[in-house]
Amino acid sequence: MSDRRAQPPARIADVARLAGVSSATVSRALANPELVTEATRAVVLEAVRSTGYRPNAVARSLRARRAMMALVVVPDIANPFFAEVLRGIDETLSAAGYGLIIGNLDNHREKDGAFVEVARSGQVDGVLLLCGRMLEGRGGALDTSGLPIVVACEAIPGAALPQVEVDNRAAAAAAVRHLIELGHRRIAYLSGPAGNVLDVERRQGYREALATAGLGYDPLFELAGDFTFRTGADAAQAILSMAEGRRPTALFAANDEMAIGFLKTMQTAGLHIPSDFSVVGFDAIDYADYCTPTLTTVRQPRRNIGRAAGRMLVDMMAGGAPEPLSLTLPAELLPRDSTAPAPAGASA
Amino acid sequence: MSDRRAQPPARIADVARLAGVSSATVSRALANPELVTEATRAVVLEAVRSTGYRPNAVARSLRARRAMMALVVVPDIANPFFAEVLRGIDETLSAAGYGLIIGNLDNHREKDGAFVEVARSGQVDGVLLLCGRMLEGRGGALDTSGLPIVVACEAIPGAALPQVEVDNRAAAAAAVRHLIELGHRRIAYLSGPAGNVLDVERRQGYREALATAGLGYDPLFELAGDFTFRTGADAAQAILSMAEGRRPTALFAANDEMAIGFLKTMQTAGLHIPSDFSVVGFDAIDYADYCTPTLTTVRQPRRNIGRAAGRMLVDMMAGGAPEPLSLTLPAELLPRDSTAPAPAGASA
DNA sequence: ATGAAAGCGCTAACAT
DNA sequence: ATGTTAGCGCTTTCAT
Repeated sequence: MSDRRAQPPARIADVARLAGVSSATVSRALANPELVTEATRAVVLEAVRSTGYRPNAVARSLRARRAMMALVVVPDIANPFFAEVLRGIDETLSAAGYGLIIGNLDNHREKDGAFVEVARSGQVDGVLLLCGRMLEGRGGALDTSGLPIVVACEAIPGAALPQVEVDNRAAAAAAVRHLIELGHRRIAYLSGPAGNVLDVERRQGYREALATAGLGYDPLFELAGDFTFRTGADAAQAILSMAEGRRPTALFAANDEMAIGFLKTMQTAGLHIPSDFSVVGFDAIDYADYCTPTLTTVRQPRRNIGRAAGRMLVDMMAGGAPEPLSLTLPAELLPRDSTAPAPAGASA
Repeated sequence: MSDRRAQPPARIADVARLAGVSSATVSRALANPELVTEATRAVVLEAVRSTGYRPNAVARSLRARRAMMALVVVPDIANPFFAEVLRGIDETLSAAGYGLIIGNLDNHREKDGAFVEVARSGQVDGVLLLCGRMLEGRGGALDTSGLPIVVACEAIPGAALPQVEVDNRAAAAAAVRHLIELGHRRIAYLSGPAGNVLDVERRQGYREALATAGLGYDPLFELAGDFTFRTGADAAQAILSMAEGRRPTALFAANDEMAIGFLKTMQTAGLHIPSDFSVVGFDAIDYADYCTPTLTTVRQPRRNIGRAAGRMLVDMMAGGAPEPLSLTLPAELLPRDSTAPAPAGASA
């Protein structure tokens, strides 16, 4: 319990006066200890302690023309998927001495402007975009020249920027192949929101796997979702309303949340998962391992995505090229209890 | 697609020169339009547009001695509970022109230091603490004089700071009373991590409700958890290992995640929820409404907690007293399908 | 209504 | 090894 009343914080000049040195020496003693003698360093540190001096980060940034801060833009902070990616980013960035500003779009495009502003106003030295698109401010899109920018998790098609992601198409194809190998012939796809890059890629993987297996592609089997639990439930209703002999026997959902909504609704309708119907999700959210049955899904190396993207941004903020220039990491199919051989009656 | 090559960003002097006015006039035209003539204002704005000038926020902060930024410290950003609180905070703060730095403790005390540093270095004008304790940096705890600080979600006992929270004790008591009214007499409590303020309060509510109903308090019925799914599962094993006649017939868990882990494990062991055993959680996370059966739980007005805390901080950052000085909001019991009358055989 | 000038707190040349 | 000096880019008196 300090008894000091709100006295104005000490500035570098106060420390200098107390230590009997110049403010430049204080600055050096703190930032480049090897440039001052052991003795003066000790005097300065003592003066720092007794004044409670903390360097003013704003003044430092202005002078040094570096904020030692990065901005990370996430589409929705409530999505726990990003928490783990953020950990990886934070690990790398704080090791390099950078702080982190997390910008939450909250799935609203209108918030773009605020973050473009932060990016352009000199408050950060670099930007990580996890939102699958360029930020559009009032004064146009975020300028990609000048400020280091790295894209991760969701690619931005056409952007000439370093990107870190998984091969969503290949992973989706592997998920669908898993169902095909279990004997399923009528496999549905539950999509993400229209235009979303993850949906585009996962849908491609789905179609590709069907084509490779020589299975016909039925547009009725591509159901529209938006990554939420509710649209998963809706999709189940849609499938239940199909004539029994023409129904799919398995579903690949573009994310876990929809897969779980789907699964619950099918169970409520009296179907048994996986013996009557198989379900595969995408993302391996924690909950996919808690539900009954546990959900077969695809796991991305989230922490490593974050680490790699962070490292690349640090490289760029240091003035170099990112190492590597771009990166695609593998995703892993996690076979669990929501998938099983197709029911016997299901004809090809 | 801009063709301008990385030319240095325009500064206020560039705009002034182009507009044929002084930099002071540019500053005024932008920040206090009523101080300049319509005509000069138009000239200035045109010059701003053609140069692409964006004010440097760092220089502005240094000069104005206000960063127009607040720091929000959350214990764990992966916990979706905080996402909704953050929305409320963001709403209020951005309406007042403040930006937000989200500091994620990631449940690690070692990260305190970094945020104390941010708070003390002039980068922010105020701090919101959602982590239930004071931050402890290398130079001691975060100084509560000088910098506006508001506590929300998790109270900090003994801190003379404005706080916004729900009455956890009352809500926990209501949850347990609900079980008592359903005829349960042997009710277990599954705790949070030792020392956690939420656990302390919810445990008190549990004991209080038992005492009020004249039910004996059995220390064996207070199980140790840590808010994770796994300890929920462990608690189920512990209860299953008790002699059948002495087992509790219901459990109140200090959060939903544990309640769900508990519930799943009980089901796996062949018990039917709620006819064999009733479960109540706390927090009303999304998933509590997706699981089978849906979980009876307690909902906090998360968004409003955030809004209120944000408003109080804005008041303080504007130099005034927070309005109100402190606030306790009501939490609401959500009876769903995981609670039912006690099994017939259960004696008092 | 506008301009000139000072200075926010710090660091990096340059000098010694 | 240390001090002196000149800004970083902006806002805000104080003049006019």
